[in-house]
Amino acid sequence: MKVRRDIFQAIADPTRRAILTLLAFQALTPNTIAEHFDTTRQAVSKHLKILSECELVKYRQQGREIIYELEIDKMKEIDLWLEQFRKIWETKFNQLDSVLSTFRINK
Amino acid sequence: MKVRRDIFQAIADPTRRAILTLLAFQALTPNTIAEHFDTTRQAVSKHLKILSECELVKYRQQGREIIYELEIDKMKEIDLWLEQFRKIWETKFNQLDSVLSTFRINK
DNA sequence: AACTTGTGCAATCAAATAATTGCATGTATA
DNA sequence: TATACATGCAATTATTTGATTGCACAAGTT
Repeated sequence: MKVRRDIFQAIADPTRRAILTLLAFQALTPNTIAEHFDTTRQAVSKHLKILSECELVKYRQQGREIIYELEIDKMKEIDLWLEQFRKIWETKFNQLDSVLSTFRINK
Repeated sequence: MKVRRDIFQAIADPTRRAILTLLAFQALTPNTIAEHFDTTRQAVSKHLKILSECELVKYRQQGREIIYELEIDKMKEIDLWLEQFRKIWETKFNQLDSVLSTFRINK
């Protein structure tokens, strides 16, 4: 839990990915989140810390509770990284597509 | 380098992400890949092993060289995971869109 | 056959990670 | 004000990770 603080590093952990999925449905408190996992509240708290350091989640105090919610914009950065590969698979798909249509023509 | 062998874990490492980007342009041998990094050939070799265990790359022997190439299909799994969040940010965008058009109507 | 080249694998080590336990703090409620 | 609840932070520990060094081996070259 030191210097990395990188989105890709953040989503590498399956628990953190599950937390993000949970928060995609609704904003929740650390305690409620922890109930969904077979681990201690403190462990979840650490995951939340990492996620908020990466700005994948944000939180607001509400009385004595803290509500965590997804910060969807940061997710787009992963999408952005994928873009370079998406180009390739779309090209491949188009190539396959033209092969298929040629096939049809020859039939 | 044990049991995990998970795509998200694989792309967590910056060197591995860079290798994937390199391979997006062309298939390369381990030695050529290593030249691009400030690290030993063996370290790169380990990264390649992890990447191929995850099926993010594949390789073929060519004489005494081994050619590694991107296995683009596996990348789509990351895209698939992002799907659940993409839905959200597209909704938000649409909401913004309707706010903007209302604004225009009222002007 | 001897040598060079390209590569993987094993052992080792430092650093990072994830989880636990215990403690501290702030906010409500009796 | 005393108590209970929600949460974060620190210290500790086991596991995992990433890198290095050295060795083995197979495929070409001389």
